[in-house]
Amino acid sequence: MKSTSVNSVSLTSGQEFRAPHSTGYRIKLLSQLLYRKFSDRLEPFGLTPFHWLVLCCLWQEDGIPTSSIGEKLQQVGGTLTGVLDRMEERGLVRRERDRQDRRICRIWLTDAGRELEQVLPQLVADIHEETWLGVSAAERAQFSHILDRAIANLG
Amino acid sequence: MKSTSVNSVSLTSGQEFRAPHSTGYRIKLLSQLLYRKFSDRLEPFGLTPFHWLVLCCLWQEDGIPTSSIGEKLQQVGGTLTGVLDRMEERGLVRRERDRQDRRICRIWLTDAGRELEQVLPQLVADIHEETWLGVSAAERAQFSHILDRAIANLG
DNA sequence: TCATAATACTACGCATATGAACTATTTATT
DNA sequence: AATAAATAGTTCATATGCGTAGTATTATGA
Repeated sequence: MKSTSVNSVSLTSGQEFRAPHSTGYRIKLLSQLLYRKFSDRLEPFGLTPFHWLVLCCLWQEDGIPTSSIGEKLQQVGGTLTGVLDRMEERGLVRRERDRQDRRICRIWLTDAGRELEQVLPQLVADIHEETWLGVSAAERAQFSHILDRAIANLG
Repeated sequence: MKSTSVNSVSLTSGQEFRAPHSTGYRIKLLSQLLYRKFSDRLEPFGLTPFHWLVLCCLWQEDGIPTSSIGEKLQQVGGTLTGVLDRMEERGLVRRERDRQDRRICRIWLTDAGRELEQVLPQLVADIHEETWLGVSAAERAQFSHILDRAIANLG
């Protein structure tokens, strides 16, 4: 019979936490596969996956500060600067300093950015369908619930 | 009652696929939170999350080619070169050309890389525990199963 | 044998991501 | 008002990640 010694190695060397079969690694892997799929589908529009994320925020409410986008997406500040730079160059958004508080940069959709709402949601719905093929609504709800729990545990 | 028109916009503009509340985005988010947690815990050792992944592969089987690591982790080729460069500088691994087929670079653990197996698994087990706190074994199994299905759908 | 294809890896440019340091601006404190 | 603290963004160095192109080596096929 296997020893129940206090030797920590014998207790923690189990393969279940180790890449590439650990749950943690497979979450990273699915995230990466989704990133590749999004990249493929968005590339013809000259867009990146992150552009989709920012556009979602702005379609919901236009003219919000950079920091609000960062909070919604739980992204670290520095990451957004570069993304918004490229989105501005791409003609999707416009930066404007707030009149009352000049520290704040408000992000506004351009016409081009607004018009993408007629196209991208369908494209993303297709990816969603492909991803969850063969997974019942009940299973998706269960998955979503556990996902939230893990995010809450780490956030 | 809501229209069942063939207008694709009315069918796909639902907020359920949109960041930051979509399942897809929350998977990315959990992946990112795990990355941050791993970074924090590994930083004192001068290691990155990717180092852990490569070490897992080499602890299982030492001296495997770069391409085998890429296959195990399902990573694109180019990504590994830089990671292995830094792991070599950090003194964790050693590169050696295969004698029979000089195209192949075999990756070998150094003593330092081997010794980390006495430390890191416990650290990772702690993160695992923290992540899945309050999630039953049955729920974890359910989650893992659906995760595999999604990976299979996209891979 | 000799050209061609396939394979393994590397090099490069670009786009996330992170944390730390920095600037500008506003608010709070005395 | 003068100083200090807080806030919003940007900049920087570093580390993934991706796709494309390039190099070296080996395998294939006429």
